Amino acid sequence: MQETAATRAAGVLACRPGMKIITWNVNSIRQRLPRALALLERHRPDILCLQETKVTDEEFPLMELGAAGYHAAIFGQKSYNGVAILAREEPASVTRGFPGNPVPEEARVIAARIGGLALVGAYVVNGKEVGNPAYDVKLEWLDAFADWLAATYDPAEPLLVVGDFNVAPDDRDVYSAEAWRGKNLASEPERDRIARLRGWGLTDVARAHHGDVEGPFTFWDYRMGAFHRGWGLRIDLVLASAGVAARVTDVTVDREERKETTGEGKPSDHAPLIVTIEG
DNA sequence: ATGTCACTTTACAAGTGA
Repeated sequence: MQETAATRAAGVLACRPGMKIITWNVNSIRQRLPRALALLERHRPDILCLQETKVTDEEFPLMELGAAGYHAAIFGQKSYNGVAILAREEPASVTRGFPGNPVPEEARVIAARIGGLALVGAYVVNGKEVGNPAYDVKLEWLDAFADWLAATYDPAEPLLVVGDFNVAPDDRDVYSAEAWRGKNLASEPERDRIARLRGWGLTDVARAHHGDVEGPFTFWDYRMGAFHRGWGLRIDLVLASAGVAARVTDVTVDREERKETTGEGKPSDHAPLIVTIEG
């Protein structure tokens, strides 16, 4: 098919048929490498975006992931944060970080172009709790991130912004609206920042695909048996421009990955979010 | 709300971040 302004705007050339994209907060790629390799084998995604890799670029397991058939664009730091894009096709035009970031020393954003798609992988500042200085940094970070997206991308083109947003967009995205009302991860100022991204032209594809239901959750705290008790949150998101969102055929959470019994070693506290897009 | 996990360090326990 010949690419034209019209087809590009419609997102028609966003990706190949059956393109599968996964976003997953791994909580240490060193601890999670066997599970990450098994995940790639299980789903054979075209793209896997990782957050909280927690390693410097020198320590990132490029060899093992390369042997599994994946190119990697990485942006890491010692001990904390760290993001990566793994892809069967080599990522192009890779950028790391973004201008205006109030905490530029923290490795939280990596972007690339893959298969006609603009892809941004993000690990949003956690914020600790409302009233903590870290919470104000979180809001500043989300504002700067949205400013950068608007200055860099056009929601009329095929665009995916994915990752751990550390925000549950509305009350359906927490296991208890009452318990979470006004709390960090669910407070209105954070939700307003996510709403701004939607207003700019991005669709929250898990919400769009699942409709007016609770979840699907992607995170369960390690403590208090939260997973077993169903105490989950939906804080990992895939946000897509309209042309891409219209071609989403499937959105699932790999809850098996959150179980102790799945695969080798311990689970991350996040489960992978899997989005399939038709060509 | 905090019963865990992963990180670090003049390490073998305790603080930090989530």
